[in-house]
Amino acid sequence: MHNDLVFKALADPTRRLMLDELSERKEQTLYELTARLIMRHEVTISRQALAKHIDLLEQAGLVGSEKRGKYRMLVFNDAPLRSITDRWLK
Amino acid sequence: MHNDLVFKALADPTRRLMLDELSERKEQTLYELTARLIMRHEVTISRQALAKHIDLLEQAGLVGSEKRGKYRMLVFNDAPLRSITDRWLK
DNA sequence: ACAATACGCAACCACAGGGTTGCGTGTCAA
DNA sequence: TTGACACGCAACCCTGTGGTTGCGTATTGT
Repeated sequence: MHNDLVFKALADPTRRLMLDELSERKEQTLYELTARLIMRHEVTISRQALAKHIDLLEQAGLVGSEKRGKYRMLVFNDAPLRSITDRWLK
Repeated sequence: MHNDLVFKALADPTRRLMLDELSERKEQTLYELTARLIMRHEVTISRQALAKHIDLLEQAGLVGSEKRGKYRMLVFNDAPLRSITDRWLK
């Protein structure tokens, strides 16, 4: 099942918070995201930990990332989310 | 976040299979479900393991259970699933 | 040129979680 | 009444994973 990664990605509360932030802004650097999470959501975790979460979100197809100079640009993608629960709803 | 349990419940492929089976039949005993999973999906895991999964699904509100004599009746509930991804889709 | 910045990578740690085995118990049919 | 049956409970094991620290590196402004 290829959306196994999506369900796994959604299982962690920190990653869901990250998606909240990412879905509100079309484009954002990892640095910005990290700052916002700490400021607005009192997330007290290291940058490296957040980077790992982003990797998982990217593998799940929920986030696209592109290296732009010094920064890593992040783009939210809701496609894997659409109709993911349809198999149980009729 | 109270739907944390829902996301956690959906993170495991075996539990998603169980939901597949449960959503197709309104009512079912744990025994029936176990049998079906082994027959139709080649799930080779113990009864106790499946019972643990059911407990988690129940805590998430995705399954209701009622002891009826010797059997444990299971009822699927799709309510926690509805619009669970809405926060990221607009 | 140089130092601060934004990030990648790797090793390590603690614990949650999926699985098992073993045993006990209430229920029901013969 | 007795034995098979459907299930609950608990201890245990091993792996996955979320977190950390430490270090290296390309990029950038001054």
